[in-house]
Amino acid sequence: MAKAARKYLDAADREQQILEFAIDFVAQRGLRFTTRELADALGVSQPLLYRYFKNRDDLLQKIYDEVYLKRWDPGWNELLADRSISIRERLVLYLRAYTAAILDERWIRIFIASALEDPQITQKYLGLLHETTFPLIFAEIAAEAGVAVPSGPKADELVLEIVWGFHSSFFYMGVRKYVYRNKIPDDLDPIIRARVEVFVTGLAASMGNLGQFLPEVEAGQ
Amino acid sequence: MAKAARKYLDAADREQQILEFAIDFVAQRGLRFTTRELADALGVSQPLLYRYFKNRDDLLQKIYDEVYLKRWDPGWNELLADRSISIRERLVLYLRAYTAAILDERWIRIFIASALEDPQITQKYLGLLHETTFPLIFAEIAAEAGVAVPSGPKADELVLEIVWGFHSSFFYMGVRKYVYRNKIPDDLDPIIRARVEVFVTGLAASMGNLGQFLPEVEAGQ
DNA sequence: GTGATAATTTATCAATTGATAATTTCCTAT
DNA sequence: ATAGGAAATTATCAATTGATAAATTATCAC
Repeated sequence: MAKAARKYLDAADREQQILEFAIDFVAQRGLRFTTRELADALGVSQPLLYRYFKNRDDLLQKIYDEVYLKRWDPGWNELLADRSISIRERLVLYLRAYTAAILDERWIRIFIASALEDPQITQKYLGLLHETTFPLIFAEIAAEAGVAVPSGPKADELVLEIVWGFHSSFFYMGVRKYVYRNKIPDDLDPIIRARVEVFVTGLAASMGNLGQFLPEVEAGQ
Repeated sequence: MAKAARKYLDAADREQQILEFAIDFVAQRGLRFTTRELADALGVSQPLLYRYFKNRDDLLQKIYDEVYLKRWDPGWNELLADRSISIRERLVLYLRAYTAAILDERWIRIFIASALEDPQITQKYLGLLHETTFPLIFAEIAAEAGVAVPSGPKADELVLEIVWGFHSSFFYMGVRKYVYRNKIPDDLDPIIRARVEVFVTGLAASMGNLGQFLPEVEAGQ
């Protein structure tokens, strides 16, 4: 209560307040905002921003750091690798956690807007998925199906693309909701379950035949 | 040749030239461009833009019209409905045409950027997919598998979500390539074939079981 | 309470920006 | 070749914008 009534906040509190507010603000407005608009909306003077942030770009950088950090739970990969549970169950559990983390207006809109502006910002996050999580998902489905993972560079590529297609469909729900402003179902559980079912069933059944889609030279590997 | 040497273009030609150039320019730069930057890049004076476009927003509107119109081929839905071909083949043919049309830097980046700015701009295009193409894809897979399409509002929703997940994975390749600037395979054909195989196989095999993911009240329908 | 200090605002600048008006340059019909 | 009109540029404006400096106000230790 004491703090809420204060007009002059501690520097640390004010900085945090501005940052939090700016995240929401930028999520809604995009990168096309002026420092005055931001300050007005927050109810402080425009030069005050420059006490806490070197300049406009510095504020944006801090926004990205705040939004992207702390969103990735390293435990997810362990969960996906835990063979005491069926792969369908693991995927459902993982995707529940994943969608809960990223299906957030600020996360989705700032992710897309910043990637449009400068793809490097989102590179690190995407690398995590691409290098670790995707191969893991594919390998675990293959293991449970008792099928060998196709090997070779073109096969690796194809495998990654298949998982990309599956995995991105969940991020894309966020795009539909917070970028396109489409209505999406409130309860994601049936969708997660159904998509996992279709994907795992389809992949397990057709994994042995994927070789036919590869170029001749590698098809036999 | 004659026209290329002219300094003063016919009004219609100049307007078209500015518009084409602006599409590339905006695709790369996003909506945060100034009329001077655009004019300088094109090599004309900044006020010239105002001879052909009422104002900055008018130019943007014309860009959207030019980019979105003429991209949707009504023949695609007919193709998807043509039962003289297997549904796998139809999907492959459709997705080849679809990806060829939309996996274009200008289309993808302007689509995303404009949706972030104002979702209404992309609404009409998305409605076409959602209302017509998606139900059609699901129905045709069900027909070939000899399974009844689940019915009821929640089932309809689930069906749409399943197809959304599949279909959007192709648009999303464009996002990866032109927004995230990730490398994606040059040859999409194996990916299209593999994803179609996984999806159709998985959906045909599990369609009868989708009811289990619906809420109790409707599960029996 | 009072003064020192930190937090905030007001005042202000130079550069940028969308837009308009005045002027100049090019093209074409005759 | 030239006059008239269309096309384009130069000049300019008022508003906006990121950023800084000076002045003011709140808070806290004593």
